[in-house]
Amino acid sequence: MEASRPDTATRILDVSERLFVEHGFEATSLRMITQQAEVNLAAVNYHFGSKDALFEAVFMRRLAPLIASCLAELDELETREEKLSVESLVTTFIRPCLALSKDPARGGALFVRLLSRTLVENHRLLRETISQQYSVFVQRYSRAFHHALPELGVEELAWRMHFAFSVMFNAFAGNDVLKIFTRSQIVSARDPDMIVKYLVPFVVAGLVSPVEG
Amino acid sequence: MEASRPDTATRILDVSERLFVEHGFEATSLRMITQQAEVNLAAVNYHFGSKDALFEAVFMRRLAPLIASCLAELDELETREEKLSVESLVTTFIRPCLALSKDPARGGALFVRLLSRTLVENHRLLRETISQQYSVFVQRYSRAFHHALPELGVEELAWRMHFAFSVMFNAFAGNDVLKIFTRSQIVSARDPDMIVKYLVPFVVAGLVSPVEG
DNA sequence: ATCAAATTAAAACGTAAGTTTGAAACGCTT
DNA sequence: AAGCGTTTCAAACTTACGTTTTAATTTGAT
Repeated sequence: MEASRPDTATRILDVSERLFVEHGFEATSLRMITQQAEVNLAAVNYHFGSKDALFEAVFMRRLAPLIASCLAELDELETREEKLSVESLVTTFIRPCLALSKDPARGGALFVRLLSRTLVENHRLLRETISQQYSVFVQRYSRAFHHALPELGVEELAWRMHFAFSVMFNAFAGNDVLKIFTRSQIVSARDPDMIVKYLVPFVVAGLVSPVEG
Repeated sequence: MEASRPDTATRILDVSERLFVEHGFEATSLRMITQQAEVNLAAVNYHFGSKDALFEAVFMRRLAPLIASCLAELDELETREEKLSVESLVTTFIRPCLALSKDPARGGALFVRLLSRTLVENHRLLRETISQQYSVFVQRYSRAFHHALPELGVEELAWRMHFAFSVMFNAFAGNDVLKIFTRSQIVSARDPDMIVKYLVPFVVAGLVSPVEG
């Protein structure tokens, strides 16, 4: 058996990830975190230095592998196929997201939700650190989509990618705008595979739709 | 000239709207609000009762007219046309959002951003109050889209509407996922008309795409 | 002009936040 | 077993928060 409870720093990261998603950064206190992680209050500042640094640690633990997975899928696809289909390109992004969502050991869909929270909260972390480290991500996808959709101008392509990644992110994050206005949660009954079944056709259709005269 | 500075309650609402968007509910203190609004600290509790009630006032001031505009557009369209096109349906939602975004007197695009923040922050307000008052909004659009897209099953339609409103909301809110990874802000150079030019075709294409075998 | 109500103002209250401190406990090498 | 760096712990510190209180001031009708 030996469930072997993780060490202090890891327990803090796990609990923080969940609480930051549930309540947001500001509304999550170190006392909430340390209580649920069953560690001493001072442990956060000892292991991470500050609450801000803790957030960065929580965030980076998931982001780096996710980005790496997407780029690996992209590499693999580009060596395998000569001409890339839009659907296969979309899938290189969706598959790692899906794998993450289904893996409880990596927090499941928590990180995608954290990412969307962090995005709308416009954290300093995103504006400064990440945009520098992972700009290659957008560059790679921009080039790949440009090859798959050569008839689109750069502006049109940028917008369509913007919309496509927007709907994909929010689908995995479970941000259901319509659930605001209705209690029925049909859509949000969250089987990740179900999401993909409907998500991919929608996104691909938007990406490949003919340009207007 | 007579710019006639608004009364205390209105100044509090205006400043709060901006600060809640910029920093979120928790990270916005009453002292920040009252300082920038140039009113006394106690004025918030006097006029609104509490910080929570203030948030609700800020939110409702914009939401109710926006919903009403959408439903009015929908009414007008349904009396004018017999068979509704998907594009015209999408436009009944986009046009009020666009008008709001371009009207500084109503806070411009601030409210859409506030709405998206409130959504991912999963406020009690959205779960309890609004879902009851405005469930008619979803019902009306669901029925209208069902008539425009009768070949879609209820589940497929629910998902497509979910995706469609998701991308529309986030487009107006300026939630650009890709800007996380790159400093170039081409897409987010926010001319609302530009958004619509590319947004409508994308959304319509996703909605009307043929169902898979 | 007067008086009551509505509003503004300054100050304080109690609480909870992030952080720091210094000692105790632990783990490991010698 | 002794020593030492690492980790844990309880407690306190400083600061800022939302809210309340009480008095001063303004407003509007008579």
